[in-house]
Amino acid sequence: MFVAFNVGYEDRHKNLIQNGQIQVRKPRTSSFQAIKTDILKKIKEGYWAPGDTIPGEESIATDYGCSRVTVNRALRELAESGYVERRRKSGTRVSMNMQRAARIEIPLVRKEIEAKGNAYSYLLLEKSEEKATDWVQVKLNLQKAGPVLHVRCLHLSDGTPYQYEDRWINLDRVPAARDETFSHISPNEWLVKEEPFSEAEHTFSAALADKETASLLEIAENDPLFIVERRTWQADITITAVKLTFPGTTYKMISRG
Amino acid sequence: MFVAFNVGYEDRHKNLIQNGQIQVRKPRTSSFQAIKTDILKKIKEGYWAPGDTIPGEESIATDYGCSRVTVNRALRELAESGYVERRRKSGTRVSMNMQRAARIEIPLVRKEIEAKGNAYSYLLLEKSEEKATDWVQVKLNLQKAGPVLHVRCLHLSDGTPYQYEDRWINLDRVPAARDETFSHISPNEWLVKEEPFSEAEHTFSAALADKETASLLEIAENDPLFIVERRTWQADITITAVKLTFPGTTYKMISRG
DNA sequence: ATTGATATTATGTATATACATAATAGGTCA
DNA sequence: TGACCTATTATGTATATACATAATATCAAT
Repeated sequence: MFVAFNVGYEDRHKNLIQNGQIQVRKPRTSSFQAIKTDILKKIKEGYWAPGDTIPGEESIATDYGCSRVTVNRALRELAESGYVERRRKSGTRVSMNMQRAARIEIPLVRKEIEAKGNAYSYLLLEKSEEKATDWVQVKLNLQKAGPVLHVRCLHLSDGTPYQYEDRWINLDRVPAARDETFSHISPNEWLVKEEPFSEAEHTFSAALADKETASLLEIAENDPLFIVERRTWQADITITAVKLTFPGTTYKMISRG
Repeated sequence: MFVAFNVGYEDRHKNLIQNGQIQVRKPRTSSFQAIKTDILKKIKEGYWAPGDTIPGEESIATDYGCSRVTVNRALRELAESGYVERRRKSGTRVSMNMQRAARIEIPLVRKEIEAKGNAYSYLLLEKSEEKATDWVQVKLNLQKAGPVLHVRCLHLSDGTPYQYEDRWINLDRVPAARDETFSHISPNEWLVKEEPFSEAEHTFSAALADKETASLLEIAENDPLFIVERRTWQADITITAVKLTFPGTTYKMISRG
């Protein structure tokens, strides 16, 4: 059997023949990646300082012996990550204000507890349909006082209270919630299945436990609480608003990068 | 003067002649964007449910009358945002676990306060060079007990304590910190200028104010506190570790999206 | 000098083409 | 049956080319 091949002109993407053997090129990290990390390294080492304009795409392309499109992708992705800012005609410059940003993953409580190897259990405290009060109406950003579902429940880790969930659901938007008992699935988990691709706004804060919350979480009155509030909507219509309360000395949210 | 133009063959990117007038094509949202939003819409509306495999690039390209490369970019970006997962040979499928993720921007305290229209002021409480104790050594992830700088200071908004900053700096890594008095610039701000492109890990938690912290922040003992801890490094060498303490009833971190 | 038209420039996007690579499917042989 | 090889396939990347667009620079007319 014969093998067809090309020799005699430079092509970085073709196999090479050396000493009569076919030498397959090692899989390189693709050039746009290489360029990206090179440039990022130069920025991090201070070779280009914040505010500096870095060379144009054409010029970098010549340096690396690649096409402008490849450099474009490298720089575009660096811009998306916030390291550089790009403007037509003026060029690419290193960001002045590298904003500190933390990406926090907020898992399902159940998974969070199970990930620690603990047993998850769930307790429904209240489920009642109400007409939205002014306060709830504002919370849910409703135009008029429509029907809402108020659900309160407790998530336990190895039998110890871990999170108290206090939620309002917009029944005009999610009428199916009426028929769900929430006795075996938490409203959080149910809604994640029902409306998987909604937008959300999170607020993090600290507070003191009042008498009721303290007894629910089995902590002392005035113990610290870590609170996450979330409003969830889709296509500008609010679906649900929830307040997740953790015993503060226990709970920590960690983000890396 | 004459105008040269091409007519008679289809080219979406060229101007068209109609009724003797030159009709300039409206600037369209570029196709990869259009495709991206179209697909995202279908996902959000549930046309494709989580777990579903969506059509291949080739097929979508045919539908839109564009090239596969364009579709590739649209899908690649959707994958980066976490909406879909892609695997060679098997194709592209809608994500099963749309993880809730919050991106929190952590501004400089000064800018945060000034953004509210309040007056920012700064008070240095302590600056001392120490040999790292075991505890600090662990905090800073140091191999051996090198020299560290301990800086404590207070950030005020309109004269009211807003944030208490308690920081250790690795002097082996940032020796210049020795010569900075930190009497007019906070260590936070100074380090942002010195080491703009470092990596960081954040921890958020709640706690109760002890006597000392309470008096510094001018709140009552056992009032709630919101605490952000940050470790910062570059090229695997820790630069600094800091604990930022806010009066908990006041401070909220909001993230949207 | 100010205004307005025009040229220039760097980035932004689209496409055809070619090759690379990971994962699967199918087939052969022991 | 299982180990191994090969073909197939969908995505991944690189390039030359062409056109689009935003922002700046330049220059002429008033």
